[in-house]
Amino acid sequence: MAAQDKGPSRGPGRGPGGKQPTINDVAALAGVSKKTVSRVINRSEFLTEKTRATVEKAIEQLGFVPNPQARALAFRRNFLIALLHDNPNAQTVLNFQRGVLDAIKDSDLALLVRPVDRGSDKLLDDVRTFLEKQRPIGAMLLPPLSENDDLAALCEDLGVRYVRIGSARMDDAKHCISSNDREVVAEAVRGLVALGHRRIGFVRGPAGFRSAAEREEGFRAALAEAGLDLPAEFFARGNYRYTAGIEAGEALLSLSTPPTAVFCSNDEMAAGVMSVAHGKGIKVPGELSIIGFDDSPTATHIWPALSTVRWPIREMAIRAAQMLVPDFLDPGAKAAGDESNVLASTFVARQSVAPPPGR
Amino acid sequence: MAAQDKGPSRGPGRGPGGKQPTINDVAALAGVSKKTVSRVINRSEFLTEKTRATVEKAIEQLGFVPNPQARALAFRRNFLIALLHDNPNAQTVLNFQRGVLDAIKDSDLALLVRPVDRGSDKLLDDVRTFLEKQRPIGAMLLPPLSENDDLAALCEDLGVRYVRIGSARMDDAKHCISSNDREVVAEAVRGLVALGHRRIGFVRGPAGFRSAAEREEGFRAALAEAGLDLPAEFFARGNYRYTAGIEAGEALLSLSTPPTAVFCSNDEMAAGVMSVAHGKGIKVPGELSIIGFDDSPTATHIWPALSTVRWPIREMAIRAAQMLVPDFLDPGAKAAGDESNVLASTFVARQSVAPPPGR
DNA sequence: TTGTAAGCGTTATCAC
DNA sequence: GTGATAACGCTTACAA
Repeated sequence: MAAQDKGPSRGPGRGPGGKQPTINDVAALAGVSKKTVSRVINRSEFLTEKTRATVEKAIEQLGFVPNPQARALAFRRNFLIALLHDNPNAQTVLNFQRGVLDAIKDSDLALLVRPVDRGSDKLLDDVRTFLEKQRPIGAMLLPPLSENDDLAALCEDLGVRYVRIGSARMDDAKHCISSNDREVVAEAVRGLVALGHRRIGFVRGPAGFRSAAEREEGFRAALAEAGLDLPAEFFARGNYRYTAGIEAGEALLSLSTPPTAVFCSNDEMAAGVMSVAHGKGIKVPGELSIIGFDDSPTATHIWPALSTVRWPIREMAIRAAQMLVPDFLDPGAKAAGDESNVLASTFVARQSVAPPPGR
Repeated sequence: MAAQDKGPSRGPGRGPGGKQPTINDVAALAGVSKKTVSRVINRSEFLTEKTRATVEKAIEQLGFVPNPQARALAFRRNFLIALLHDNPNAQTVLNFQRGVLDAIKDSDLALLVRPVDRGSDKLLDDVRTFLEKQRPIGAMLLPPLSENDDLAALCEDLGVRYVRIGSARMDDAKHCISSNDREVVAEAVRGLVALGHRRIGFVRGPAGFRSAAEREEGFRAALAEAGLDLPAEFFARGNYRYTAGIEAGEALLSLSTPPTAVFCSNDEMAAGVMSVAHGKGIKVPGELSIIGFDDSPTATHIWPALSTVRWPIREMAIRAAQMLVPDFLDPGAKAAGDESNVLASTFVARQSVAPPPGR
């Protein structure tokens, strides 16, 4: 077996000595200068079809792949996309990663992940250092990190392109991908009203979160439409955690006239409310309807399966990549560039919603 | 000219012209050669305390940070750690990312994430291309990807250090971090037996997964210890998905004499079994005890909360980083280097386990 | 122990 | 259109 040699020496196109061929090898073989090869690599317009073809043939023949480290040094820019997040929800982050990877898989880009601590007072310094060191082509900001304007300004300042992902538009269109949380929540609540629910509880997200505000506004808008005026006790504050759902559920379901339905600002809290209902022997959905938001794995794993709202995460990730680095992606991908940057979330009906008792 | 600058021109230690200071600036200021500065950066042993101090002062004064791109080119190696995974479980992947980041946060390393498709026949080529291009310092392989010996061989071949994370040792100690799945499962089942359970069902993981095999062996070992001999119908095959749990639950709970407890090889399947129980009006844990594995978010979100097994993911991640790149981490971190590379999983008792009916 | 010269593999400048 | 030549910022020989 020829496999005796050490290191990567197989596969087509290793240059002499078992090393990767360099731009020099290509230039020599094609009988042109390295700059010309460079032009071919970088798709310069000023090239004869003939030379381009010659060079491309040599590249092909040698199996030449430009060295990203050298390019990074010369370009003063790394062929990376940075994903900055504050771990909002594991599934969301991972789905997003997948989407981005799908979008860039045929390019030379790679994905650099950076979890940060939103609360830290060194946040900006951390991110600055990170971006200055890694010099990515662009950065993606996931919610709720994306709501931080200073972070966006920092990217701008450092010359790093960026896209913010969120529940509503919060920047120039070219820097923002958002969903229509408000509208889809209103739609879900309208459904509840149509089923006959009149006493509907709401579990808010944490203060200061754009997503929380948007969802609440959607909820209130639907109530107003229906001419419903609910007591303040029907509005519970949460922090997107399961335990907050437990607390909210305890409060809501201990009321003398409890709600017949509860809209929760995310699935985790909805799971908490559902647990409380089970504990109290309240039938879901017969006696209590519950709706969540996120369509997390939890939504399908709990019983009964939770009706919820699905963010088009992967689509958002793909669009974000297209917006961020169109020139690095396939022409096909680029073509999608002029679509809207507001992507629609959808209501997912499952088993946790039914008409109120007595209807 | 200084006013004209675009981009980062503030902060301490920008060199002349608003640019980042380079090794040359440091050398000039310290009155030494760039090589000496380089030695300081790379912690060479052959240096006078005095020169080192001088250089370090200059570095400090200038706020000099070595350019990673240039280092990568010269070193022929990028200061990155690659995380290769096949999306086993979002929470697991993310927790692992966090652990790695924690371990490397004070170093110059960054984390490159690469989800791959385990089933693809281009897997090896994909990974090879990825590693050849990115040239990371090292790679981490998450299960079940870590079970692929070819992948490990590829890393070896490419001179990329690697660590495999898994349910049992599957390589040299220096390349492997594992948990003790078999033992902890046996322990959990012993607990069931101690409570009085005699008819215990088992939901397997998918064929070909090391984790699935380990867990099953632990289960069988505990049965043997207790002198229990269960019918074949008590063993259901699953694929780690919720729907497989549903199917297994349907099968197990429709038996003429159904089990009084079920051990599921992961939480998702346990959630499926639990849903079936709820649907059939079987009380959990009163009439049926259920145990899962993973301690995923689902385990706490379902009702009743699931007793399960917790992998020490973050610890594994940290250990993996320490094993992979000790020379890049703090001396403190290095010190931990000679500990065991088998980390203990723990059984987490929650509300889904109780004595069987009639005890 | 420290310095000099020659890369590492690419792109930018500016002639031709 | 194309090609010398000098960056890019750092490291590895090899001297001194």
